[in-house]
Parts: sequence; structure tokens; C-alpha cells
Amino acid sequence: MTALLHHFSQYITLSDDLSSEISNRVKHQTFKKGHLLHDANKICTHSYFIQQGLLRLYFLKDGKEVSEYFCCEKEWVNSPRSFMQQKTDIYYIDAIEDTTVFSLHVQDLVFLFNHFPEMERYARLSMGSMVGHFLERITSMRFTTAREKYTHFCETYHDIYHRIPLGMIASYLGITQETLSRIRADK
Amino acid sequence: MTALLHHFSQYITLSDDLSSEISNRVKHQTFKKGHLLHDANKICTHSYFIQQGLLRLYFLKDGKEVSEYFCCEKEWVNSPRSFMQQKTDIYYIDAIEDTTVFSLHVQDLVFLFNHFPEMERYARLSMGSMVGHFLERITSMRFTTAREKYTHFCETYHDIYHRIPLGMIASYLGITQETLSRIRADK
DNA sequence: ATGATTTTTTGATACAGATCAAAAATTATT
DNA sequence: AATAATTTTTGATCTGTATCAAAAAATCAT
Repeated sequence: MTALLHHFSQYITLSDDLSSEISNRVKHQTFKKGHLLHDANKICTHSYFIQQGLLRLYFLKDGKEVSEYFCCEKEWVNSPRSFMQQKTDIYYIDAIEDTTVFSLHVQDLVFLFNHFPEMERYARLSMGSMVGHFLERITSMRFTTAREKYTHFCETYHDIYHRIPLGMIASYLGITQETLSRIRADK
Repeated sequence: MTALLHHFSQYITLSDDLSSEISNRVKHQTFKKGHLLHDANKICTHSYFIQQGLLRLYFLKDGKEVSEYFCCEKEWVNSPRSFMQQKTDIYYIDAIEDTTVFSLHVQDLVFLFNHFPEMERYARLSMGSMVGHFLERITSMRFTTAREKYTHFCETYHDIYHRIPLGMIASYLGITQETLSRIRADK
């Protein structure tokens, strides 16, 4: 719980009232490696704050899994458009490792937004950094070789890239497993 | 002005007070085609809401311009990370057409955030749709041919793609001008 | 532990799109 | 309107990465 409240406090000052409302609404859960936390055919009703572990957002293209991104400790995960707009979307979420999370139901989040304006600010600020990450990613995807993409990936995900299977990284980068394997091989 | 207030009202209910505070703080400006609205060497202090025209966010890679995205009527433009975090970033903003905007200074926006919680909500919601767009773009950039990228671009930017020079579209898509020219040529 | 899956590596070949070069067309400037 | 500058098109060639195939290695399940 400490980790979660500390996360909020990096963006806003947490009143005791808000702290306890968050604590009371959040649920501690553990998922085993390989577990499907969210299915593309459903509407995403929960957001997960990772305490320990590694989760993945992915979708299917031509029957094959394409990893959209990876989330580790101290980050929120959900199916963004599905969670925000309460409609279905293409993304699945699964666990790359055994993972423990604090999960928050969308209705509880709506309650927090409606009663604590600072939560709106928190969401604005944290979404801002999300936008920043996406921008950097889009930039690094164009006019770069497969090797440059991989190098950039390892820099950006320095502390987790070795925890993710090669095939998942390849699809994240938009290259084939074979190519990534060859890149890793030489030098 | 109507267009701007109407834009806000799609996300939040505008009180008369907030409406007039926005109106008083916004400045109407016109820029000629080719004008540089923001320079990468400076900190972005203004956000521009386009009334009429077309603006572009771009950066330089190996001395060549790479278009990051295009913004047209009823959209806000700024250098995202520079504006949000008040630091320098790689992006320039210029005008593809003669363009009229309502410009808002970052300090005025901060004022609005501090005095009107609903503005925080507006920002959260509009950033949410931004995230959605970026996600779709990242998805459509991987494992797609140059032709598929262009087709997707024309669908997404249906009403403006014919107003943007070929070379700018090519760099936006991460393909060369020559390739895009050939794609347009056949069929 | 042992066999079965799954993942990663290695090899051979093919092709989409890059690069280099230059002509044609369009747009801007005097 | 004429000239200059820029943008787009066309052509020829080259290359990085995909694809197809199969072996090797790692991981999982009984």
C-alpha cells in the first residue's frame, strides 16, 4: 500500500481523507505467470498498480500476439481506451511473471474523481508523462534500423528488458524474432 | 471564440465565470504559411487552438525535417513535453497554411487549473483521447507495408491529407518521398 | 529426471523499400 | 511573364529485414 500512496504523492499532496479512501477501495491481488488479467472481448473495469512483477499489454494480428507495451513495478496498467471509455478494445493483458497488484475498480476511480479534485490533477499529470513516452516511442520507431530500435529499447527499459522473452520484445519493436536473435548474437 | 468555448463544452460544463476567464486570457493571432510558431531551442510557453488552418509539429533528424504530426481546426497544438514540463525539447512547430489561432500562455493555463477544478478534468479527458490516438498510431506503424501505412493515414486524416505536401506525409509515416510517390502513382 | 513443448538460434533465399541520380512538374520570386 | 527554387516523379541499383525451414536450446509437465 505504501508504494501506491507514495506514487500518488509524487504528483499531488495526499490528504489523510483521500489516502484512506484510496486504501479502502483498492484490492490486493496476486496473479500467476501466464494469467490473463484482461480479455479483449470484455470491457476493462479495473486498473492495476503493480507492486511486484511484470505485466504485458498485447493484441492479436493475423493470429499472432503483438506486444504493445510492458509494465513493471510502480506503474498502472489497464486497457487504456477500454478503461477510459468503457467500451471494448483490441488489447489483452497478461502476466509475464508472477505479479502482485493493487487493483482499483473504475467506479471507485470515478468516485475519487468526483470527490477529490486533486485526483483529476493526478490523472492529468500522469497522463502527461504517458504522452511523453508515446511520443518518444513513435520518434524512435521511424527511420531507425532494427538494431537501433533494440538499443533504444534496452536503454528505455534498462531494468526490465532482460525479464522479457525475446519474441515479445521483437513484436513490441515491430521486427521478427529471427532478426532480433541475430542482432543479439553479433556483438 | 465560439469554437474554442464549444470545444471545452464537449468535455465539461462551462460556467459563465470560467468562460469569461478563458476568453479574457486567450489571444487571437494569425500566422502566415511557413511561419515558425515554436523553436526547439526555446521553452514552449504557449498552446495554440486552431481556428482556421494547419500546423505541423516536426523535428530534425540528420538535418532533415521529420513530421511528428499535423493539427487542424478545433485542435490544440504545442510542443507537448516542452509545454507541460517547461523544458526544451526537440520539436518545432510551423504553419503549413496561413493559420489563425487562439493562443493561451502557460501561466494563464496554470491559473485556470488552480481556480477551476473542471479544467483539470478537461485536461485529463482530452489527454485521454490523445493517448488513444497515439496508441492507434503505434499499432498501425508495426508490421504494416508502406501502402498500408498510407491508406491508414488517409482514413485517419481524411479531411486534411490532401492539404499536406507529400514529403511531409512521407516523413510522418517513416517512409521516403520516393516510395510514397510510387504508392500514389499506381492505382 | 525424462520426454514434450516452447523458445531461440542458424541458414538460405526473396523482396519491399532505401538510396542515388536526374528529369519533370509545381510553386515562389523578381 | 520569366526565372529561380522547391517539390514530385521516374529509373536503376542495392540492402536490411522478412520469410521459410529446420536444428538447438531452454522450459515445462508428468
